Amino acid sequence: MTAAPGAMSEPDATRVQQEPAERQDFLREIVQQDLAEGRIQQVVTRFPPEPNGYLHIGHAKSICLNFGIARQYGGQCNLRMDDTNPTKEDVEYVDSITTDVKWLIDGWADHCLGLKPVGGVARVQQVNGAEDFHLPGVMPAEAAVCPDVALEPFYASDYFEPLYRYALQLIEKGKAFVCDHTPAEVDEMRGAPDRPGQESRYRDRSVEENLDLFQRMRAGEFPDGARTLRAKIDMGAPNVWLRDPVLYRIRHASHHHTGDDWCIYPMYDFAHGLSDYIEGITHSICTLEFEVHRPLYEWILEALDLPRVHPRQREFARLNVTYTIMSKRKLLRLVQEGHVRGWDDPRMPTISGMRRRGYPAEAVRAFCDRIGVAKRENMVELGLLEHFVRDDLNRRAPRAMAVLRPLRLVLENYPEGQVEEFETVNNPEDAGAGTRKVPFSRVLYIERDDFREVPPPKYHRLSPGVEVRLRSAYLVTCTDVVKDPDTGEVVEVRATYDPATRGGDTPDGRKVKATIHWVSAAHAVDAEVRLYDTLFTVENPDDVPEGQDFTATLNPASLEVLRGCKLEPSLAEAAPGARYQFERLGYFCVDAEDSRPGALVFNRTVTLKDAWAKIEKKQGTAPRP
RNA sequence: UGGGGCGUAGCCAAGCGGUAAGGCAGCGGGUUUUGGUCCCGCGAUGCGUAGGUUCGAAUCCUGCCGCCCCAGCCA
Repeated sequence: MTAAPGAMSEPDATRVQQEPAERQDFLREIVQQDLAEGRIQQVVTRFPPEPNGYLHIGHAKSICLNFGIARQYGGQCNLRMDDTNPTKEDVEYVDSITTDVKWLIDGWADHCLGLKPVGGVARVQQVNGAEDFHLPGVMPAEAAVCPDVALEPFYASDYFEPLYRYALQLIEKGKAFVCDHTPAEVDEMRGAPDRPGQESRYRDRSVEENLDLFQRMRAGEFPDGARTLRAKIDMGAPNVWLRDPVLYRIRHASHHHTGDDWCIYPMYDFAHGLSDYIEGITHSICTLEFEVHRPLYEWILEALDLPRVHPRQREFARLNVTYTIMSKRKLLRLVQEGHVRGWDDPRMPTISGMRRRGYPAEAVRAFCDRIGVAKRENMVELGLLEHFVRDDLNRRAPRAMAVLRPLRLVLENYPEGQVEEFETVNNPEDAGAGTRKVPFSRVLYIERDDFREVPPPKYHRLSPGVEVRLRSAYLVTCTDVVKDPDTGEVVEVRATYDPATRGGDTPDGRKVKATIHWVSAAHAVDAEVRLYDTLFTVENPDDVPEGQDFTATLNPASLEVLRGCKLEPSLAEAAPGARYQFERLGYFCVDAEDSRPGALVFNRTVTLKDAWAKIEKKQGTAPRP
């Protein structure tokens, strides 16, 4: 059928429709539905790490999810320290967590997504004769338009008093009791998944006695472990988390945030849901292993008869990445046992490690967005993360020439003492990046990999008799090699240049198969360059033979330090953290910790894709180790 | 063998009863003063499996198989 010219105009409106920045997933569906049905007016999420370690790429997924949903639906996301266990936590961790979260979402959120608790501490209110607590005016639209507010995390430990009062209410309702059984006894009496537990003989204490005992627990009258506060639910429940779970334990320990104010501390299940409630969280998103806790989460909120909208807990599958581990405990071991130089070692999957290595926050976010959110167990290939790092850096990183493993190249027909400057483009992907000048002279350094005395098949680079282009400079032809008389190693390559090819153009239109990078020996600046490989040699370091642990698969060659690398002179004043593409090699950034003026250290962020390496591997012609 | 989840390509992941999106990886080709980038092309007659319902099933039902999580006074 023939379409009339004017009849095609109606799709225009749909054509301009923008695809949403975030892709759809089952959690966003739930949020949308709650919004649509009016169950909530504004979405409030939270990212609740325990400050007992550094954040890693798995947390990044959760941060992107929680902050991403808040951003997408015009809501709020709170960074909350889930700090209810004083013996494991430290301010070092709250500081690093805060820094890392800010770094990850910086420039993404055009406002202060719920990082600041505007109202301060929780406030009390009378509702139906009982006390209720919430954070007044947490976020606020004002904060959203005020980019200057200090970004401060929330703390579950700021709610210890309200939490304590809720516990009292639970006791008054006859839904919690003080139990004197020892940890071993409680263990014994819990039963097993397929066998019901046994009720505590303290289960039927009077409300008065429970109140008295619990208050005395708080007053510090009992030693650690002597008593606990337990929920009175059902020792026969098939879900073991419903078998009268412990709500409070005694710990005479200083807390990083509350000091010595408390000697009883709430357990996760009690503190978490109520902290969510206090903050007005609408969607409490966590990982799959908490799915079995959900009935308890809901039981607590319902048992207390809380008047405001209850938060909803929903679960998603945690991220796993090949060649790495995600457990904080194991990462801690890597640090403590000295397998890495610290939490921010560029080989670590931590956010601080990735930052130091040069991964842009935008790339990490793009990765988190791409992997999606679902409930099935997954193991994402490291290559995907690297893809987004390259994709981002390719567009943004200025190019530079750097020779990592220098080999002298002497141009026999180039006048001794002569220096030329060539103008070269800073970033072919970004016309606005401008150009710079690179000095050229008779003695240069080229990459050892770019010369082979006997070239294998398909080798396009320099070898005797072959002509290649020196990027932005001249075409040169190899005439000879100089070898170390003892070892036979090639220590210098001799060549001639064609003066007619100035700038790299060929007036006669002839082609060369390779363009290689170079640095003028007399002008080069020296640097240390650190090359990184995966920390582990196997895709799943957790999946290791019986009797061994994950350290068995540590990669002994995960770090290679190169000294005496030769960089083009423009790099002399590279700023800490600055990222470059060293042409034909990869992306590198100035190490922000170890670089000093006059002593540059670069980290290799990621290599460029290397088609030649692939060919060579297939051919089996790769050189020495 | 109790309870809770999950099975779509090598790795992620859409799909929500109307005839298998997309990305990464891989392979082939083109452009190229980075063996980079960019561009073009190629992959499931099939959705763990066996039945059933239906005009029609990855989507609904049933059985089976497989994998993950839960018995901390950790989170």
